[in-house]
Amino acid sequence: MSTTTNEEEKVSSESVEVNVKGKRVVVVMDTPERNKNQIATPISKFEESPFSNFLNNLSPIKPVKAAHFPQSLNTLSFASLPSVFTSPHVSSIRESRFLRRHLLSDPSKPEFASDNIVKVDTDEGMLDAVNNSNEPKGNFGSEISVIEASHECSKLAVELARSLNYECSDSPSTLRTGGIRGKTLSEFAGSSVTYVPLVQDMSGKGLLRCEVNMEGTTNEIDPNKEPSGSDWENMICDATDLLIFDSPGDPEAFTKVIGPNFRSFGFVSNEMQNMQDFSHVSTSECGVGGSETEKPSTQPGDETQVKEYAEIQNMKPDSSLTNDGMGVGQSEKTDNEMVSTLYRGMRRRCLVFEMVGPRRKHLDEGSGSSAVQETDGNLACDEKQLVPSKTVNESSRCILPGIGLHLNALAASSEDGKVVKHEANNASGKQLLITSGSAVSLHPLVTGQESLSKSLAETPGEGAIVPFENSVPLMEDVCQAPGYVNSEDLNQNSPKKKRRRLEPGEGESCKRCNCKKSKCLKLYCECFAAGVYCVEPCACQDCFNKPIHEDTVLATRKQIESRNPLAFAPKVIRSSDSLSETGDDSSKTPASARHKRGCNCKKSGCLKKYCECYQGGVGCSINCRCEGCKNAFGRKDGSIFIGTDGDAEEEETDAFEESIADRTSHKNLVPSDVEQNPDSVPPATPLAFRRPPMQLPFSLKNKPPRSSFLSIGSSSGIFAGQGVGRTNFFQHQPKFEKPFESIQEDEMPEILQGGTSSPISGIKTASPNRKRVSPPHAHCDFANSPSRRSSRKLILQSIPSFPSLTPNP
DNA sequence: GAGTTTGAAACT
DNA sequence: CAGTTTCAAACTC
Repeated sequence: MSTTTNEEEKVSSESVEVNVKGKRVVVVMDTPERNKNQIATPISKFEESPFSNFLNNLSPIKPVKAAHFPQSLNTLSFASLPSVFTSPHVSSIRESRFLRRHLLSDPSKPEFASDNIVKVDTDEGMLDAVNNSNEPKGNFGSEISVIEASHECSKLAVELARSLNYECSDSPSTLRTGGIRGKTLSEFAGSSVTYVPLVQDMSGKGLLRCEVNMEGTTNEIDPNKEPSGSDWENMICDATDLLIFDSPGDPEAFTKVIGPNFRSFGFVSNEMQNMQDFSHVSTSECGVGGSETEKPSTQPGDETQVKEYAEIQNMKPDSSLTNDGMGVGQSEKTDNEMVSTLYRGMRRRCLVFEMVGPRRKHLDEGSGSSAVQETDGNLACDEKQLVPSKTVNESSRCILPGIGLHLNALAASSEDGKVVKHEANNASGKQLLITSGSAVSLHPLVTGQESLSKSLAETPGEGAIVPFENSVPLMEDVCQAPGYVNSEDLNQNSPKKKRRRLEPGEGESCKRCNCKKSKCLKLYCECFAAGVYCVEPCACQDCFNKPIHEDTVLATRKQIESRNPLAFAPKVIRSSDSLSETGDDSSKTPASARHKRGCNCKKSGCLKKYCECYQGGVGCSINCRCEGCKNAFGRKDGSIFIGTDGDAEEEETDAFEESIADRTSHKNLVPSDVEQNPDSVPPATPLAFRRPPMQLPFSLKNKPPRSSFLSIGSSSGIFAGQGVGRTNFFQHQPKFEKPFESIQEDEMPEILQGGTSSPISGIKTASPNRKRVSPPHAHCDFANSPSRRSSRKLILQSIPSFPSLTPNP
């Protein structure tokens, strides 16, 4: 508690008084001390800025609103700040953006004030797109989808706002916040809260960040009011899916709470998870009652968290950066009280989340039982899924903010245009989780969700794929899903040990390393290689692979990437495309999965995990230099061992392969099938890409024949289809993990390949999977082979994002 | 849990 | 690019 008081004080110190229309408005800065400095500048600017003048001049604006305005701006700035801070790269940019935004917003304010309750901006570009319905300016790299996404986002935002309003009014969280913050709170009340829902563009084009700013009057929200836990929770559950909070006021707290999650999430997906987590948290807190304590906790030093948060934002979409600016403008726009109310409600949630978040961690770590309770509360929400917050958190932790995604996860699932990038950790579920988390994506996001759902589906099966709604469920699923993120959590909970990366059934959500000399900054480190931060379960020594050393990690990564652009790419590449989509079963199945570089086994006969191919659940390929290859998933020579069901298929495949000349296909047939399945799933839903791996085990079981894949079409379908199919195959496989990883990796690789354009990817794929990967021109391929390529294309697009993600100049 | 084996990653 | 060393996972006892 003492901590809380401290925060308040700090905050108060930061508050700025602004005269608006003769009314004095106090802007409180919740940002942590760290942020203060940075923030200070912007604020002062605001005061002096034309914007403030504008506000003063605005006749139409109600006093309350006006007051809010400033705050909203500030808050916005704050919200963004963290991100800015965190990622040095972006930070500078962001500030400018904010400034821009403000400026821009000013003129537009009137509009905002007018009717639009909620505006959603993915980016500035997005805004333009929305307003003008023109092409987005955004850098996303996403193309068309951006606009759509924006629309969707807006819709979602609206819906959320509605729902939120409904609940928010009642939500106690608001009150609490106020109570907690004291001065700040009161101010807060007046201030508008900005929600920034992050949305991934499922299309894979890019991640869109939608910010919804709602100015709410403090009045509307009664701090004292306590929402019924159930309602609020529900709200959260629903809303959370869509929205991410940036608590302008409490960036820190937010970051703290979210921070961990974000980290893990890395990108959009992360958001998804966060959302879930939040929901859980919020609910729990609601039940608990006081989130306040948490805030304080956040104060102290969450620098790392803040950083992470910032990174995350940055990472998300590079676009996100741009978005930040957007956010500000948006805040200006919205006036609805309703919205504001909702918004506030959101905020509270955040706070709550924050509280929860930390707790959770602690809990996870073993701290309190209370944590458990909280989680329970979350469950209560039920909504769905709220996946066990715990899992999420942990998973999140594991994941590196940005990096992880890159490397491993990227997998983009594209399907439809909805592409979702996943990070796929190579192996670990952590990344996967992240991706899943992205699910949040509101609509379009769905794709991501779908993918998640797919992956998750394994577990639940689910229809999860369902777009929106699913998203939530998906999230849950994900959490639950052993393989995925959850796995991490699970792992954490049940200490999986480092070695266990992925246990067959488990899905190693989290990797745990045992590095002693590498400082976890080399590819020797599974965590590092997977793009995730080391977590407690790790037994590493002198570990630098932690958020605290983010800079170091990033720098190291860069170095490694400079040497080998694909170093962090999934080692196993699947031709997810093929799988996914369409139908080319042949293509899918066969070659889909292979190890990029191939193995070099000499003694293990490619029958042990020493063999990366085997470990990845894929057959050896031409690329392999192994001796005495006996890889059960597929021999170098092309012969395949299918353990179980697939024998016939295998033979066929072999023949097929031979006939084709593509060895890759051979292998694919066997093990690949398993993997492919996952892919196949994805095809239907973007998730498939990501999840596939996770699902693989499951999928493996099902292992639909190639043709089946085609038929499967939708992710959901996949599962269903898979279920029947050949499950055995997987069983044979020693470890599911492999398959998962492989799958994920595959995805990543694709992305990398395409995106990075790295020759390597092309090469790798090409060699093993020549067919699939056509060379250098992924795009061309698309054109050529429509169905498959389409998916790829998306992936490729996504790829570019990677670079952006990393902080490189 | 300690020690050995193995092969990737890193280094030269 | 090849050879060697380092490293940590996988494996064995």
